[in-house]
Amino acid sequence: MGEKGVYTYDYWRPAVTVDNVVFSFDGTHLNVLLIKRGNEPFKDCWAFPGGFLDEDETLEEAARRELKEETGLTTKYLNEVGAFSDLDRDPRGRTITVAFASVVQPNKTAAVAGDDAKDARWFNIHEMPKLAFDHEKICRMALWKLRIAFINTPVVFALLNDIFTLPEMQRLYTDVFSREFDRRNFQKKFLASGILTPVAQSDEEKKSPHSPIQYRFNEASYAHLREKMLRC
Amino acid sequence: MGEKGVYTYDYWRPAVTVDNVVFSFDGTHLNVLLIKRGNEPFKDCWAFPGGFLDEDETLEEAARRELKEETGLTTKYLNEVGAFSDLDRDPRGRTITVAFASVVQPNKTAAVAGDDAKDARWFNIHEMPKLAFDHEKICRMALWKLRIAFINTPVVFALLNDIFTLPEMQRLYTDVFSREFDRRNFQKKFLASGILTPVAQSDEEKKSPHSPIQYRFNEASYAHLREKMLRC
DNA sequence: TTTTATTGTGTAAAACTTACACATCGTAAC
DNA sequence: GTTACGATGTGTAAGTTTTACACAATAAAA
Repeated sequence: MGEKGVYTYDYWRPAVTVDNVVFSFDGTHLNVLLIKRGNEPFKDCWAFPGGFLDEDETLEEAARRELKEETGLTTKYLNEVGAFSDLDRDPRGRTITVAFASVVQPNKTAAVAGDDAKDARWFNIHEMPKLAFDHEKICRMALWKLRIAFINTPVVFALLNDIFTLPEMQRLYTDVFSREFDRRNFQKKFLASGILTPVAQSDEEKKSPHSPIQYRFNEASYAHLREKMLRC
Repeated sequence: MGEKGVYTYDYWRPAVTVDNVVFSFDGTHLNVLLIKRGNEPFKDCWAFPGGFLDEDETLEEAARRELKEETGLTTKYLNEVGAFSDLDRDPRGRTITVAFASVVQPNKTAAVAGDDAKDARWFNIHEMPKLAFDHEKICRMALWKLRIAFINTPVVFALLNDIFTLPEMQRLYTDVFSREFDRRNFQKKFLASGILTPVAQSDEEKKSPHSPIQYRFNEASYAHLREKMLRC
């Protein structure tokens, strides 16, 4: 594999790659993982981790493999963002890419740093450097789809730690939607939905009645709520 | 082009195709355009019109070209459904496809019949024959995305004629969402939104005060409404 | 010690959604 | 010709959801 001119076809074929837009939340801001490219084209530019599709894997499998190889991360949430095929998106030649968005929990983002020689960093979604290829276009689309997912799925809980507070959750929403939410209405809405279960805290843990209450995502309640929605 | 072994690459590449899921509305039901395949694999099976990506076009351009070539149709609405890459989806070898959904107005569906030798037919979305490749999977995803589009965009008016009645529109909604809507609430909702403009009808045209009123989509009002939504 | 920021909680109005009834007219059945 | 049915237009009341907004308690900062 990889020798010159091994693969011959009757008709033209594009090269096909996958790219990963990995989101995480540091307690304050929504971040995206970028790697500094070690090779041309766009050497030393920041880009999404990704690579070429192999013969024995689906696009989604390729995305997971590349993510693991380049960052050491695994994820439960992986969703297609779209296919990108502008003629000049890759100076090496005609390449189309299928982008995937994934999310990792805050306490699982550590692996990235100690991985390999490549420079990898988390960037605030609103303070991104210039990106390689058409990755800025991909980034916009990925954020757009993340918002849709926030509205229609419980993806928010895949971005939070298993145990979290409502103020944390609200900060995440604020960064994802780039707008403020009324704190009281935000809390009321989620508490009324019943999908949050308070975590029992010992008396020492709860320093005061006004320190944030810790919650856990109640999957069963969410499934129940979802059922009710579909029936209607 | 097309000679044996003309295209040689250092690395493996998949074949890349595009497929079109074309929706239209006949006044009663939501239909999808299928063509009967003339060649193997899946000879004589029904499938979505589509074909291979060419070197000088984006995926979207390829979708429009194939649609025109195979059915004579053009469309304003073309949206990506997704990329499909199961290993065994094409018995000829590894092929990935990017599916697009498009819609055409009722009075523009005639072109299909008189086009070329290939058999092409509109099928009710809920009475589809067995499809070639993984096109059933694509079909499900396309309908799902059409529903999302109905909720978030004015795509419904691209499926209706320029002039339409509310009962017509409601039948379309019923077929798209596979559920009944309360006629009174349905009408109230759209009339209150202000995006429908009644079409002036001469006295002869309006046979009675209880024949359906004809409307036209008010793009300006819709744009205005959309602005208001975004601001909030 | 005082100030500021953060958190928890509750209430009233507005907007939207849902459920439901009746009158008119054309068409088909009788 | 008459009657029954189905399709259309319109309106009202209840329920639900969303929005707007105020105050008390505590920890951290000044």
